[in-house]
Amino acid sequence: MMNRYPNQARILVATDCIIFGFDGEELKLLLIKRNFEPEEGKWSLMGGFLKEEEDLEAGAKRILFDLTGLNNIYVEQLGAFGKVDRDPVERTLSVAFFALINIRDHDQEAVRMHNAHWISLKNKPALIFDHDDMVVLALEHLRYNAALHPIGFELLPEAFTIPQLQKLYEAIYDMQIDRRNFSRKILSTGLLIDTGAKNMSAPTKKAILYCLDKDKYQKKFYAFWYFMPSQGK
Amino acid sequence: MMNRYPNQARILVATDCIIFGFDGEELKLLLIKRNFEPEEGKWSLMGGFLKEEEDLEAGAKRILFDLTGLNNIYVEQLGAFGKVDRDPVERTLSVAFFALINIRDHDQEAVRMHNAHWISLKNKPALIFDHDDMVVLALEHLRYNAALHPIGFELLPEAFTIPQLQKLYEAIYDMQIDRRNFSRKILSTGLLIDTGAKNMSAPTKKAILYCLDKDKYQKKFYAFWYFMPSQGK
DNA sequence: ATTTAATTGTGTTTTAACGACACATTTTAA
DNA sequence: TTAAAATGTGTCGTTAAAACACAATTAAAT
Repeated sequence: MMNRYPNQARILVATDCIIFGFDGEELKLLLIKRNFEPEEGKWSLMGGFLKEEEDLEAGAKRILFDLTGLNNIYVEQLGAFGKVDRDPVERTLSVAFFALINIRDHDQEAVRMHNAHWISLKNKPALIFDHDDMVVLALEHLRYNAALHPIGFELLPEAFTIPQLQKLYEAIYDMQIDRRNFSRKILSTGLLIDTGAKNMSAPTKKAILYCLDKDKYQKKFYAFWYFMPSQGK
Repeated sequence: MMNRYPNQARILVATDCIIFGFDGEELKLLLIKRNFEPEEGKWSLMGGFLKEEEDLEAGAKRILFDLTGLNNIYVEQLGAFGKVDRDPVERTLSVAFFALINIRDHDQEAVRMHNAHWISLKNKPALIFDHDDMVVLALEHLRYNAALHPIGFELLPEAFTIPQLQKLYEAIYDMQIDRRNFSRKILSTGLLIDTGAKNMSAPTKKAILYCLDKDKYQKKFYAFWYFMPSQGK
């Protein structure tokens, strides 16, 4: 290549993905039990090196597709982790990406091939390198954003009930929310469309299935929401 | 170095800094009129390459110190910009950092040496590479965060009046805020300490000078604020 | 000395949202 | 038929927000 910048350091760049899922009760993480070096036998996030001619976000999506078989995942960049010694083998700058998927959607075979497992956040093992820091940051990001934007829907199936949505928010914030106030607040946004169907798999009264109004969703994405109880200033 | 990862691409890593300042009336950016290659003569953000043995954040602070002579600047990482062709000379991944400084604090000589200038956001020229995207993201970040956290204070002197703070918020959000409601809202947070002094440089009624209660500031940093009018859902 | 204009500090009122709680409805299983 | 569990809708008191009025301070103009 011509015209290079002389005398500057060139370093490895990787991406690591913090993948959240929701099974109806608990918030889960997709983690890898490493059967390869370095740090074989330990738990880590799914990651990989960025290729020579690959855009950063494309790299993250390649890694996500590789693991889950999914193409249209909700992905956001979390940020770069750049401590000199974060990888003991060789200096590697890692850009962390945050992904939300409906836990029933992914390719179970691909997940098995990578020796990956869905682990409840509450049982999360220690991870290699600075991956624990990445998870902490990702959870903060999820809580912060889910309070203001409707990103939580990414973790649910296409059609969902209000009680399901409430359970998701209760899992994200690890708190109890009043059923009736939550319902009123959510419906007042006008972002939910009544599909007419009901959740027939429930043992008692069947809740109404809603889907998200994608148009309004787009328009309101940058409008502030206030889902969470104020918790007192 | 031992145990390297074989056959992986190593690329240049840079940091670019989006530096905001406030002169009492307008929100400004510290930009460089480049008198060096590449893109000599054009405008850009202040940036530089990350060194071999330098942590990412340390690199950003080195560059900020180099330009402003300041050590204790408010800095946050914005994120990585990693398009393959974002730098036409050679592939460079850049991590953007967001900085807020009191516009009267910096070392004017150092700024002159780098051929840097404070430019009002409304008169911002086109910048090189993807620096315009970085500025757009930084402004979003500022607006998003200033609505919830007291980061705006970083742009003001130690002691400031409520009308000055209001002008800052009006500049950040490019909107009018009701003077009386703003004052009540700010004071009700309990984060402002009356210094006893007044702003004697004002032509008419001298406003009370406040300073920030650093202890409460730290404790409340993660509590949500609602400074901005709701703008209607 | 008095008035005027500009700016700042404090108070009031109306409206809307929130949180806490009551009650009725739906569905399966006892 | 009744009981138990979950869902849908409504009410009420409290709090916070937005809109607006008025008084106080200061320097310059008269």
